Amino acid sequence: MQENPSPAAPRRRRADAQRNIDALLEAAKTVFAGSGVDAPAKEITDLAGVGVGTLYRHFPQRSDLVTAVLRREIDACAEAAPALSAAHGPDEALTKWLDRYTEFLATKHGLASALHSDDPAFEALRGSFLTQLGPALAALLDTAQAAGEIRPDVSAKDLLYAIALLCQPVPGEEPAYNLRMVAVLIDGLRYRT
Amino acid sequence: MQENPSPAAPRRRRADAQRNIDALLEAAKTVFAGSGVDAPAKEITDLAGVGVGTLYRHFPQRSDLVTAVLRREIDACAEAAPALSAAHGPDEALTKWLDRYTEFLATKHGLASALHSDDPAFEALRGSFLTQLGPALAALLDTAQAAGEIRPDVSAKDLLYAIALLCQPVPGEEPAYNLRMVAVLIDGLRYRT
Amino acid sequence: MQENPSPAAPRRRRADAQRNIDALLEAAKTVFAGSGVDAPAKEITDLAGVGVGTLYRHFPQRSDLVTAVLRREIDACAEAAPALSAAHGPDEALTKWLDRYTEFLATKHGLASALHSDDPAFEALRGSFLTQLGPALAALLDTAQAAGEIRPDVSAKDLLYAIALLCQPVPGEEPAYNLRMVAVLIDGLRYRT
Amino acid sequence: MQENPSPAAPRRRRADAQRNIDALLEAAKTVFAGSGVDAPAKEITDLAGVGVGTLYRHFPQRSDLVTAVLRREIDACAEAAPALSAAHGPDEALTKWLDRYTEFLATKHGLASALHSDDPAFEALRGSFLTQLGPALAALLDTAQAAGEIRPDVSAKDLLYAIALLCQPVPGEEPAYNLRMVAVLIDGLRYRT
DNA sequence: CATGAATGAGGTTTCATTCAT
DNA sequence: CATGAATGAAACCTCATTCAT
Repeated sequence: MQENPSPAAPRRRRADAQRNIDALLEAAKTVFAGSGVDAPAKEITDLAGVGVGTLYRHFPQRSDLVTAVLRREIDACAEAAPALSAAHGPDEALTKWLDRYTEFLATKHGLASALHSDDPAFEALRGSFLTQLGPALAALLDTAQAAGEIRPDVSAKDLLYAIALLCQPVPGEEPAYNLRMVAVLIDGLRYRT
Repeated sequence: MQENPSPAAPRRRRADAQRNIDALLEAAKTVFAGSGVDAPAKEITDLAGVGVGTLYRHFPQRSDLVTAVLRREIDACAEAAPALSAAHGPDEALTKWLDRYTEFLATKHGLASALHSDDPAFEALRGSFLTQLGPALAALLDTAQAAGEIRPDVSAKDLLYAIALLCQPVPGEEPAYNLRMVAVLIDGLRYRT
Repeated sequence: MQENPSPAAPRRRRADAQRNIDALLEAAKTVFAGSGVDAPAKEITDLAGVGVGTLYRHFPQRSDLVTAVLRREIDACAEAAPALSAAHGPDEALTKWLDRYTEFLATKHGLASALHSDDPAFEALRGSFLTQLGPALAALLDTAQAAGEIRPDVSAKDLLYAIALLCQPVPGEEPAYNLRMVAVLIDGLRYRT
Repeated sequence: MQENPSPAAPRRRRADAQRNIDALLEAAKTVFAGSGVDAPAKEITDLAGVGVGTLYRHFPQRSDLVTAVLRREIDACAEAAPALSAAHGPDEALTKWLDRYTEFLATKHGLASALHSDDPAFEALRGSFLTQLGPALAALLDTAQAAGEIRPDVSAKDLLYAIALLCQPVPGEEPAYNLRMVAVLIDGLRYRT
């Protein structure tokens, strides 16, 4: 078991430093939701009650902070897959997990868009998505595809990105809109010519 | 069908002014594709070979420029609908038009995202989309829905936005990816439980 | 008798040109009163219904326009002096003329301040004041001073400037305030130790 | 009488920050005197030897800087009143204080004009004047008016503004000119019909 | 002569990032 | 380690003035 250099995964560290990190993560989550992932750093540090220097110490890149904010929720989402797979048939398990994933994204206004940023700093974030969620979804998808219920020409990565796109907020539309459109997309997986 | 006050649609105007407007539209199209709709104004004016003041004279709001860049293509897209409707059956006409719309968006990297900006200045752009493309799509959609080939609980507006979302570029993926995902969404329109 | 090159004093000139000049003077008077003498040129030309080039043709310097706007009123003010002198005693004639001058300034919000601009272009304006109004006031003042009713150590120029200062608008105060303060100043002219 | 949040009145603050604030105030005083209160921000920061950001950090509004530049001198002026009142008779105390106030304004070329700006940001500055200097002058004025030496229909506010107007620099005139005119105004306070 | 389009300097303001304290 | 002051590049937008039409 190595040490993990990520700020989000504590090693031995002074208690106050950890408190600051937690406060920053909490603040970033709030601010990202309200003002998007490009919100001014000061907005986050003010809410967290720390100086900007503290932010830069722990999260030198903006993407580090975004990734850290999401990691816990990404993990939770990935870990939900096995239970669903055990409790439901292939199609239903897949559907329920995609619903879970959709909800996660739909409540993270502004974060989903970070996924599509062309800033190379967010490459790590996309990597996290694929690394953590890819296998979880792939297992469900393979099973459903093997059962013949789902078209075989769509990959886990395809779906992860497509749903992320569909979950971006549309001004004038409620999140329910995004959920509906994702449902149509999922129905498209089942369609046969 | 007389005079159009939009800078994109010349009425009586000095020739050199019109040349500048055209140069700006051309430059904006290029820059938007490369750097997104929030690209610095100077980048556009330098490419167009004009001063910044000229940009602000003709397009006081950023959204004015974006709208102007798109308008011609939006119009062309909307006008394609009747011919398709006449030449094909309901489902095929709809599908072909959505393909047309998808291609239009897919080649406008960065412009599609303007649709989802929360900046109120882009409200007009969304309005253009709905005004121009909404009726075109609605006609096709109604026919297909009446023919029982398409689920009735999805509106033209729903589709316009959803496809716009799916057409946003994903780093590491080719435009073909977006086209594939749109196809899945369209298949979802045909799915029956 | 030479030709007068000033745009305000017509020589032989095309009728439409004169119309433009008149429109500009009228517009400038209005705009200066509302937005001060530093108002954007376009505000004036729009109100006058002419192009900016026309403004610059007739009034190359901003001060040329200001001066022209004032000249007619300055002249009228100066010409009021002899009548007052004939009709009233020294002190009363002086007082009445200063009242006249004060009213003129008080209704020209923003113009008075041009008098105190350090921009050398307004030197001509100050010159106009002294040339036109100086002798008018000097005559009244001399008489009153000779009659022993007014302190002798204040010159016409002193008074012209001081009253102009006191006539500048004070935010939150009505023009009546300025008139009251000028009255106090005038009383100071009569005071004896 | 504890802590003052104004940048001009240091509480606990880093020494270098305070040095910058002082440098800015000093520079602003100089630049305001030379170029007026509307001088470009860069002129001030260059003279102070700091970046523009530093100016905006400490003085987000232009009026904040103007107010800060004046506050110390305003305070000193206000505090001079009681001593004068104790040492002199009513009329003389008033006169001497007005001389003091006049000198203060006369040496602040360009600052006095800020008092008359219609920019709402300068409302605070006018407020400072009234809050700090109003009571000081009112006390002197009341006494002198009660003693029958001064006309009763002029308020402290009236005088503060009127003198500020008279202290604006007139191109081509020395500050002595302004002092002389103020003296005439003060004499006007004593005049009886 | 009149027009108004074009220019671009000039000002403001914001904010990511560094680094002295 | 934490702080937040300082920096200054970068972007915006305005408007006086020129000059092609």
